[in-house]
Parts: sequence; structure tokens; C-alpha cells
Amino acid sequence: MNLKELARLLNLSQTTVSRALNGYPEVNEATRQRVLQAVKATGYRPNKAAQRLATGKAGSIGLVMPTGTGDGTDLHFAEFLSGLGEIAETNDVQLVIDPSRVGNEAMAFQRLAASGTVDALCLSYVRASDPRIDTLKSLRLPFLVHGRHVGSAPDYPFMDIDNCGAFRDAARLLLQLGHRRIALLNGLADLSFAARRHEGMGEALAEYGIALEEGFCQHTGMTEENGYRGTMRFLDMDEAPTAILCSSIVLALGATRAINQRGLKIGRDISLIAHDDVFPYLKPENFSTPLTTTTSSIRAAGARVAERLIGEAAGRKGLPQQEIWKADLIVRASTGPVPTRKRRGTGRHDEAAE
Amino acid sequence: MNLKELARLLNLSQTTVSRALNGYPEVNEATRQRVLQAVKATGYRPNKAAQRLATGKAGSIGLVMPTGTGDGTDLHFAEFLSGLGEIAETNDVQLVIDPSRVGNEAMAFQRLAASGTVDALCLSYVRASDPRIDTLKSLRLPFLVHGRHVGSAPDYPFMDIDNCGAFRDAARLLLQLGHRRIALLNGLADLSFAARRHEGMGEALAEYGIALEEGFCQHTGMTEENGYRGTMRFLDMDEAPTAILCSSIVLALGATRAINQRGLKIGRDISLIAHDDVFPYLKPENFSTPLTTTTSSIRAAGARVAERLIGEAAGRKGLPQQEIWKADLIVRASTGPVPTRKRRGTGRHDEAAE
DNA sequence: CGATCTATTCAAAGCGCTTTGGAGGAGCGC
DNA sequence: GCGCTCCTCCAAAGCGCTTTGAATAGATCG
Repeated sequence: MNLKELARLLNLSQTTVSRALNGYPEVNEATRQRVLQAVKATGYRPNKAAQRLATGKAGSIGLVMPTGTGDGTDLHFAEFLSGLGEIAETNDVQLVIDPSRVGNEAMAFQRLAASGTVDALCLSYVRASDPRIDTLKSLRLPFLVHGRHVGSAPDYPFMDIDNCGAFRDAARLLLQLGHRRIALLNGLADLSFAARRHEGMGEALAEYGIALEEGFCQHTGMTEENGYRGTMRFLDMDEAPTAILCSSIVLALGATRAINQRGLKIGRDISLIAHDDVFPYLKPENFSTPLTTTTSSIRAAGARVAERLIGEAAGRKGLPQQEIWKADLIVRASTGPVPTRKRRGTGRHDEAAE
Repeated sequence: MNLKELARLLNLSQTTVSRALNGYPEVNEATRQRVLQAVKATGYRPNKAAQRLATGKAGSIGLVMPTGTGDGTDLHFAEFLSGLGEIAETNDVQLVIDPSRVGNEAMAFQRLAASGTVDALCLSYVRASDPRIDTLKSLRLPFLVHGRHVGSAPDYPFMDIDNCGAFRDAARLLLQLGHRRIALLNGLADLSFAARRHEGMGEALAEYGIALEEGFCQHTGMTEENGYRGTMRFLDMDEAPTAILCSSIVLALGATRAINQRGLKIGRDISLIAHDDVFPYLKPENFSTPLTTTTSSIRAAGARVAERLIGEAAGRKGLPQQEIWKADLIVRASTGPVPTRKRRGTGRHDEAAE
């Protein structure tokens, strides 16, 4: 069933039927109703490809899915996607995702853009320095970056959370609790959020005249395994940290395992703060010791990104170009004052820097 | 840059250029090279919408993403998607995902199908009894079901793993080790894989004359929290199970937490087997006690589904219509002989049935 | 009453691609 | 030289939709 048939069926021209369907004013209300009736009766659906061809609008937004990274990226991607999806659904917009091997995304973007399958593009998993942003800028499509590069001030639309502030606040809390040796289990170093969290933590330490030593930092894929290994390495140090910041709840999972295995008690012997992207299946409040977190729903971020992207594709103006959400610092039982009596290592010991 | 311009540029007709690009034989190899050169130089990409309209082929496969279920579904979906994506990428096929609120998927499928944006559809997260399959059958598009309904023999193409066999084998192993009180932490009861695993476990127990009691079964979303709670409930029983089967590694995570909290030792005091979908960020071998698992990569399944779907969309015949993969039972340290001396509860105690 | 609006409707021209049905020329056998 | 087949290439007809530019009819007006 296509427009032509439908029009013939109604003894109308395609023009009129098309207009009736798309809400143009120059069609009699009675005929519009007649058309709507017929649509319902026949189950007619406009062919999207034809619509695209005719209008140039695709009715979908594109995103590039990093495939097979194996670093726990997928976990966040799924949740982000879920948020995107919710908004996309209510706006009757489809998501077309172009899977692409890492390093090949620029091509994937070009393909998506040139093929005219999407009205707007979304970039996620931004690297600290990311050439894909330039690719995006060179395309003539609206786009939105989830995250932002590090260094210069971004001159493109983005939506990001205040990773720097989050980890600054988290580190401050620990410092206020008397911790001086604080370690960081971070995501891969070239990811922008990882760089920013590192930075924020460094800032807080600096306020106490402490330097963030690289020995106290791990940059890895955010898997349970890496969380475990990193924590073990920290705990094995002569001057082991009394607190650890984790860039992901999955890392915290591994950290918890390591700490438990050592017979230490989280919140008493060692403090733990993790960034929580709010996964429904793994909640920080359900850890054996409920986890203090910096919290920001990545799903909500996805929803917001979709909202803006759809708006922009529709030509709506006046949307904020750059947006940074603060993450909440939610204190639970995994943080406590620095242990006064030594349990392991040498106990309290200020590491003044500079 | 479009075909017409490109053709003019080359002093060729659109026909010839189109044919050169699509690998038709009736074009001189020399001119084909010339065309290819020009494409490279100009960065020409065929407009997908136009191609779709002309050929009726969309060059993409559609899947419906269940949105906002909050039951840990997303986790598996992401990994599955990742597998789909890998194959889709190499075949230059896009994935269009239609997010849809649960219960609304039938409409989403119809929308996808009628709009002509996809060549084939994939259904995942099959329920034990699933009306969406009928929807799919009524559409005139190739489709593939990941999973299969329970009850009658499926009369549609699917790809599934042998959930029944996997949990039968797993339960058998436990039975051989002397366990008689075995519990099940399952996914939501209306999901087909959950039903099948329940069934398989029941079969194994039946071989030993044991009935699978509902008190030993939990059907919930596969979150860490539910794993923990369920396990706690089991451990609190007078006749607590000596072994637990988990339908997901995330459930096992919660189970581990509960067991540890009780001061029990996995593999000695209580045995644990989980189904492992092979998530890169959470590996059973890295649990504090490495987990015995029934293993089948959901990513590989996604890849296979994509392969078949793409083949079918291309009209390739002779592909197997129904496919069931066996899951490997990989024994690690979380399973051991049933404890002989009682630690908790009443120790060994046969619960003969019937 | 002829002229000017206004409210509806329509025919036809694309959108950028594929594909059908030739056309022109080279090569061949007779 | 003629008819034939091959090999290349082309013009033009769609695919199903939107949209431009008119046409028609009824209403309004001087």
C-alpha cells in the first residue's frame, strides 16, 4: 500500500493525501478525516526511504558504536543508548548505529553523514585529544559530543558531566577525613573523562600541598579484573593508600574483592569512593559496604543528548550549545576517617609535596 | 556530489557509473578503474535513501531495543549488540534500533517493517510465550529470533543456546559431587531462557529422584542485588541448599557477596555455578573463588545472528533455519563435593521426591 | 455582473539511485 | 559485404514521497 494507491482509493490526488497526513492547513478538515480513516483501515505507512529522498530529512540520529574494545566500554554504552532510546522513541526517531572498529570511527561518521541516513550525529567516548571531533565539524550535519576534549576550550556543542569537579569533591572529602595517601583507579588514560578526573583529584590534593603521584594512579579499562589487580598493587605498597577513588563501579567491584581478600574493612581500614553511572543491575548502595559515590546517570545523559540532537535536527534554535552537569557526591559507608592506629603499612604519614 | 555529477565528470552515463560501482560485469575494467578513481577523489557516497528506494533493499537490519526495563537486560543487550555490530560492520550494514517500551514492541516491529528502513528483523529477549513472534511471522520480512519460545516446536528461524542442556549438565555435575539440595537463581520467569534452564535443572534432579522445589527457585531480574537477596534467603533456610545455580554472572556476584558475608567458603561450604555470557568486564575466572560456569558468548551469538540475517536479507538460501549452540561447562574452583560434616543446617540429607 | 479573493484540490517535477531495453561498434564466419 | 554475436555503454523509466505552481469552484465585492 503506497500513497498512490491510497489516493486512488480515496479519489484524491497524492498531493492532498500527503498534505492531509503531514498536517498542512490547506486541506479541508472533512477530507483530512477521510484520509485518516483510510490510513487506519489500510494500515498504510509512508515509505521512509522515499520520504528521506524527498525531504532530505532522515528521521533518525546516528551514533558510532565502538566495537570490540573489551575494556568495559560496552557497559556504559548500553546504558547511554538506553537513555537515547527513550527519548528517540517518544519522538518517533530511530537510532542508526554504525559499528566501527576503534580507530575507524572517522570513516564511519563520514559514511553515515554522506549516505544521508541520519539527521544528526552523536559522538561518545571522547578521547582527551580526539580527531573525530574535527571530522564531525567538517561534516555538514548537526552533532553533539558526549564529553569534551581536554586542553583548549571546546568550540563545538557538547554535553558532559563535571568529571573534574566530581573527583575534586570526592578527594576533598577524603582529605577532610584525614586521608593523605589517596589512590586512583581510573579508566584508560586517553579518555577525556579519565583525564579530567585525574585532574580534579590532583587539584584537591594540591590544596593540601600533596602531589598526586603516578604510582598511586592506574589507567586501565574499567573491568572488575583491573579493579582487583590495581587495588592489590596498591595494598602491597609499603606506604599503601588509605583511600581509593574508582572511575567506575565495576572497578570498585574488583577493589572490594581485593580489599575483602586482604581482610580489611572498607570504610574503616580503607576508604573507597567510586563514580557511579547508575546501572540498574549494580548499585553502590548494595555493596557489602555501601559505596560513597559521585553520581550522575549516564542514561539521563543519553536522554538529554537525544533531546538536543532531535531538536537540532528539527532546526530548533536556541538550545544551549554546551552543557555541563554536576555530579552528586553521595556519602555512604565506604568512607570514613583515616585509620589512626596502623593496621598495615606505616599508618598516617603526610606526603608533602613541593 | 551525486551520481549524476560524477557521471558528467567522467563523461559517462549514470548507468555505467552505477554498474561500475556495483560490480556488474558489463563494464570495461578500464572504465571501472576510472570510476573508482573518481570516487576516491571526490569522496562520493551513494545516497542510501535513494538506493533503498530504487532497490527496495535497505542495507540495514533492525532490532527492537527494550528500553528501561531495569532488570539487567541492558547488560546482555549491549554485548549482543556488540556481536551484531562486528558482523554488520564488515558487511557494511547498519543497525537501526527502534527503542520501544516493553509491551509496545509489536508496534515497533510493524513500524520498522512498513517504513522499509530495514531488510530483516531480529527479536531478542524472547518470552516463554511471545506474541511478538506472531507479529514477526505476519510481516513480510526475513527475521531471526534470538532464543525461542517454550512449549510447541518453533516453526520460525531462530538461534538459541541449549539452555536446558546447560543447566542439566551443571546440575548433574553438582549431583555427581553429592549435592542434593540445589537452588536456582534465575532470570525473570517469563523469559524463555529462564524457563529452559529451570527445566534442565529439573530434569537432572529428576534423574536422582529429586524434585525441584519452588522454594529453591528465584525468578528475578538479573541484578547483583537480587543475587544477594536470593542467596541470603537460601542461606537462611533450615535446610539450606549446598549448591546454587545462577542464570547470570551478575547474580553470581550478589551470591558471592552473600556467601562471603556469611563467612562461608565457596567451593567448600557451598558450590556455585553460573551461566556466563562472557562479559569482558566481569570474568568468572576472576572471582575470589573462580567460578564454574556454563559458558556461551552472547557476543558470538550476536555475530551469528547478524551473519544469518544479512545472508537472508541478501536472499541467500540454504542457511540453517534453526540453530542451537551447546554451552560449555567449565569447571573451576567454585564447585566441590558436598560438605560431609555439617557446617550450617543439617548437612547431608536426601530429599527424595515422588 | 464581471472581477477579485479564498479555500481546496490537482498535475507534474523532482529527490538520487537502479535497471530495463536497447544502440553502436568491433570481431567473426560465410 | 552481410548478418551475427559480443562487448560496452546509454537513455529513460521507475522506486514512493514531497512540493511547486496552477487550476477550479465558490464566495465576496465594487
